Amino acid sequence: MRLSTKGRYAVTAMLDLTLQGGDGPVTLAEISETQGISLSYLEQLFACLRAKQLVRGVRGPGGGYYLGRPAEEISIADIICAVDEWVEFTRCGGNRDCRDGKRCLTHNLWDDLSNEIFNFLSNINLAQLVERGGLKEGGCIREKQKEATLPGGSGSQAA
Amino acid sequence: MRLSTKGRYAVTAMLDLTLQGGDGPVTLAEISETQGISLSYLEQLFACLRAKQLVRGVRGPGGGYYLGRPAEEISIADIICAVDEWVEFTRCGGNRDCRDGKRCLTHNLWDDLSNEIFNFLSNINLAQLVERGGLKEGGCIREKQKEATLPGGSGSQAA
DNA sequence: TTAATACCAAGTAATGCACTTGGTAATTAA
DNA sequence: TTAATTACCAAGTGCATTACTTGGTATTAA
Repeated sequence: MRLSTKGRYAVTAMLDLTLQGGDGPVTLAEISETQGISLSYLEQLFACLRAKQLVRGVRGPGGGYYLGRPAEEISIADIICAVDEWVEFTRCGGNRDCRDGKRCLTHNLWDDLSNEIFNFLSNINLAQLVERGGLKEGGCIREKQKEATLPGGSGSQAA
Repeated sequence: MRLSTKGRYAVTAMLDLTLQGGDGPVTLAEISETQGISLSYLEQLFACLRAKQLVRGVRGPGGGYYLGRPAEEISIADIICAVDEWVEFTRCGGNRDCRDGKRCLTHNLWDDLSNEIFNFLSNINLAQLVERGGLKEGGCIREKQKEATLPGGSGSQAA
């Protein structure tokens, strides 16, 4: 299982979609503005999500995206797997003869860790995620904040 | 906590060092050949490991590397943190006002997952890793396999 | 003195991420 | 019918990181 910022963007966008999706479809333009993710990048992410039927797109004015199925039935692992695709932690691509016929030294370790992470993320769905932080009353959602504070974005956010 | 191939290289190399380190120091050249990792890249990784005192280098002919402390006292998390350095899973670099004064939507999720992974990797040390797979009798170790099968390496291991 | 090793710094090719640009297709509202 | 709005699509760009290369210097055993 791979964990990158890409997967995190996708989860954030899906969470936004869950929160706003009560009345009608949500446009990518809205998600882009609220979450500070570029529109075209969202399009790419949603192309992956759509391929896995995690979202459903509606074209034309008044269109946008719906969740592909109830929020209770979409796990975080589903989302991450859709955009990041499953990448083994092992170097050998999953086959057993990675190092000259022998399993590579740390194969089992990464296997176990991968399962650990997958289980953790499989047991959390979008509905639970909404519950957990009391996000709904948070002003975080759909406040049309201006992007003035995100010039180029990124920047150095190490520490 | 960041999980990249870099960290996996480091763990693999440290595991090799643990297995071979019984009698005298182990040279990077040996690890390079056995594990199929370039010598100079190993040097860079070991510079990080040395800085965190996870290994101890001995110069000159007959030199090489020792573990910096007993294998029981070196966790996988120690190794990965040494080379990958700790990177928050959250987008905001750890501060609480990531999105206009509010914590970003999925902050808690990544926080929890990060802890989950860290705990998992903290509870496994090199000695346990050696035990677990019966690696010692495996022919995997120090067989002087030729690198003919690893031309450019990498390749596409998605799927 | 030589060879083997660690140690060091700079540069390079490949990759993936986040984004940009410039479209086409479908649908609604005028 | 037309225009606007949205999803949908493909190619390319800048950047950071990865994994590696090159070309050294420092230390020490033989």
